[in-house]
Amino acid sequence: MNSMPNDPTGQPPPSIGFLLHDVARLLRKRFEQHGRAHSLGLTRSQWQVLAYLTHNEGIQQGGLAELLEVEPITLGRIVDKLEACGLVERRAHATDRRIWRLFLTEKAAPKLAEMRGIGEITRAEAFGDISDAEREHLLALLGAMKSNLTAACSSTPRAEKQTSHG
Amino acid sequence: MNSMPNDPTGQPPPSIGFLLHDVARLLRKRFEQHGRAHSLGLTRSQWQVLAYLTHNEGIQQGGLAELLEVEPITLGRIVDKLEACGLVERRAHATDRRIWRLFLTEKAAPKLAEMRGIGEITRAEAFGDISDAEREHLLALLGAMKSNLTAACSSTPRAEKQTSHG
DNA sequence: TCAATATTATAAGCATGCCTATGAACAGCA
DNA sequence: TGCTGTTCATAGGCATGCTTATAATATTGA
Repeated sequence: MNSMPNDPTGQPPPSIGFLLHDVARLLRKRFEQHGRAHSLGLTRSQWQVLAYLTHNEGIQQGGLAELLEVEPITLGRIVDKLEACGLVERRAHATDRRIWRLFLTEKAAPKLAEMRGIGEITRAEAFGDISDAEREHLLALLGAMKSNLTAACSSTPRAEKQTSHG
Repeated sequence: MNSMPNDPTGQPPPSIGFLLHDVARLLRKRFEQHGRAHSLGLTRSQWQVLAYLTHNEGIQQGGLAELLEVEPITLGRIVDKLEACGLVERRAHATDRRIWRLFLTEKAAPKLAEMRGIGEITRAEAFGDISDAEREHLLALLGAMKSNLTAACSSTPRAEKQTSHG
């Protein structure tokens, strides 16, 4: 159990955390390789923001950050760039001057279409010959993990040490 | 198919890429929350480098970067910090003066033990009541995807546009 | 009305990760 | 020996993501 047949390096099997992280990073890397080849000029995260905005136009930044489950400042800086590219527009709220409401511009639609295409290519590369049923299974498992983690992240971490057996 | 029962926001189902990325990010965030609670002072990536080093002491930076599948400069900067913390030592190669060989110091062992404990706690939170069989299945699927992506990333991306149906 | 508190967005600082470029050292060949 | 190309590590610059702190605005309460 300490050496993996698909791992010629003699490494022990990676934990799920390392493996997930690696797969996510490689997916992003590959998506952005395709993006450069298409002269897309947008990153995976910028795409995600645009994609969520298509279904939530007029949302305020804090609300979108909550949907995306990132910190507001993280989203704010992505919106800065998308606004500079002319793909997103910040409009003042009618009565609350703290709030910026977010809207897609006309230029966003073709970019979104192109990104969807690149996303499909990248997913196809990542899945290879993994069956549809397994893809669905994977989605379900990841969805459950995301729920678990979202709940965990908003609870206080256990401070007592207990490294003996977990 | 356009609204998910587990998603009260009315979002369409997220693609595997977004979902994977979210789960990885939340895992990292939760791991580092635990790390802070334990005054660990190390990040997930620093842990990964230490963990790989336990099985590969004396490896050179480029080789370790290849194992980790990150760019050499990315690893180099992490090693800078680990060396500053006194957890890793760079030693000159016997004959090739370009090369730094990497070794763990004595201080690394207790840190590694602590990180393994935190990793177990974090994994337990992420998995929740997902069964052992499903965890194994997930590992296998992710392993296959990682192989696919590693191969894809080193091949030239398709430059022709084809966003009509993928 | 005015002070104290909330909320919203942003700033500062750090870590990881990439791509591209550079500098040092090695290897091969004339 | 000296030239050329390759390899190894690192620098610069950028994007995401976090935590913590701050500024502007709203809201609540005395």
